[in-house]
Order: sequence, then C-alpha cells, then structure tokens
Amino acid sequence: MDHYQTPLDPIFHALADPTRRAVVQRLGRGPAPVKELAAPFDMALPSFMKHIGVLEEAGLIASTKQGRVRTCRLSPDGLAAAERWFDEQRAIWASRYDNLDNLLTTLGGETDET
Amino acid sequence: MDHYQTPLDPIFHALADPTRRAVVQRLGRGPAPVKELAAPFDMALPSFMKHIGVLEEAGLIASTKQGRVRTCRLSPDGLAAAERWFDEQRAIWASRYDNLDNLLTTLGGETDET
DNA sequence: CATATAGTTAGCTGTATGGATCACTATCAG
DNA sequence: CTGATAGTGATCCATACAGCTAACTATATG
Repeated sequence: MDHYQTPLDPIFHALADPTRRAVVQRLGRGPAPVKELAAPFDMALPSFMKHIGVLEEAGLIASTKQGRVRTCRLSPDGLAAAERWFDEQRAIWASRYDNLDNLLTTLGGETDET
Repeated sequence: MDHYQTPLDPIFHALADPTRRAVVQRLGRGPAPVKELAAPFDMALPSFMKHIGVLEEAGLIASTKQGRVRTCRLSPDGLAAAERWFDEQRAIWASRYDNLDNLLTTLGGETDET
C-alpha cells in the first residue's frame, strides 16, 4: 500500500510561474486548445508550449490532440496533491497548539476559556 | 485599493524544494536555531543558509538573531497566501460546475435555484 | 494542388539556482 | 586570553530555466 504520492517538487515548481498559474486558472473554467490558451501572453508559441509541458509533466493538466489541435484540460489530482501538503502542515501546527494548550493547562491546573 | 498581496512566485518557488519544505514542516512544530534545522541535511552550512534565505524572502519564515544564534520560526502569512490561491481555484471550478448546472437546467426549461 | 493554421523540433542565449569551498566575524565557555 | 561554536560573505561552478528564432510536420480549407 505505498500510496504512491505525486511528487511535490514539480508541482510547486510549475505553480511558481505567473504564466502557468494563469493557465491553470483559465483551465478551471473549462478545456481549451493551446492556441487559445496562449493568446493572452506575449510570447512565442514554442516558449509557451514549454509551460504547457511543465504543467503536464507535473500532472496539473492533461492534453489530447485531435487533428492539428491540442486541447488541454485541468487534471485536478496535481492540485489536490499540493493541497494535501498544506493540510498536513496545518495538522502539524494544530497538534503543536494542542501541545501548547496541554502544557498551559497542566501548568495552570485549570482550563478557562473565555 | 491595491490590496498588496504577497507575491506567489517566490512562495511556490520556495516550496518547490524538498529541503525547504522539510524546514517548513519542522518549524511547524515550533521555532528552532539554524544549526538544529540544518542538522538533518548533508549540506554545507552556507548552502543551507541560502535555503533559509529563500524561505525568509518568500515570507514563509522569519528569524531573529540573539547572540550568535539565529532562531527561525514559521510565519504563517506566506502559507496562508498560497492556500488562498488554491481556494480561489476551487471557487472557479465550483462556479464552472454551477454554470454547467445552470446550462442543463436552462435546457431543461426550468430555473431552479435552491 | 496551394496555402494557411496549429503544433513540434532543434538549436541558441542570458540569467537564476543549488551546491561547494575558503576566509572571516562575533559570541560564548574555560 | 584561547579556543570552540554559529553564522556570514565572497567567490566559483555546473546545471536548469525561460525566452528566442528558424525550420519542419501535419492537418484543414479554398
């Protein structure tokens, strides 16, 4: 049961770029062909395609080619993996505050919450 | 109304490295001096300090120096900013499904919004 | 068939990144 | 004062990254 986790490095790396985050955001509204995705950006197509490649490698998007058009869509698993990491962190802080709370409680001898 | 938002680029970039994520995770359990943070990693101190620098620049951690010891602690704002981005994305997907729902409803001939 | 469209492949380039070393400062312990 | 400890600062190096152009393939379309 190895719970094979999506590697976070490429996911966060992919998200560390405004162009790529914008693409993710746009795809959140639904699938789109590369050409349309590229339109808002002042960038040569090959350069833009690299971003698509990075996103796809990271498992954040998926794409299929039909005729000469490649359509991209969001693949929520990647995002979910990243969110999971944040959840873990929050769990850690939480347990820390619990401990602090326990400590204070122990020291104070009484739990007064107001 | 500029709502000066913490820039996401450096935050995600900082998180795109296992060493740095590990540091964040460790600091989630409470503050620690650099030396202690560096211990688990097989890396020269100056190299490790760069990671600390990246995290601090990104606003993910803060540090203060007392005597010759620099103590680092988590600064939750950075993490929060990143999480906020995920929240936005989820909101977008959600509205998309809403639209799909509306569309289907419209096609069905009735607008029912509970 | 001729041409436009949508990607793809293959380089090239400047800058950033992650690592190392060496030399240095500043503090604490005897 | 002497030495050890905890960071800093200043390079240096190899690799990765983000952008470019130019040339190519493959699919529509007139």
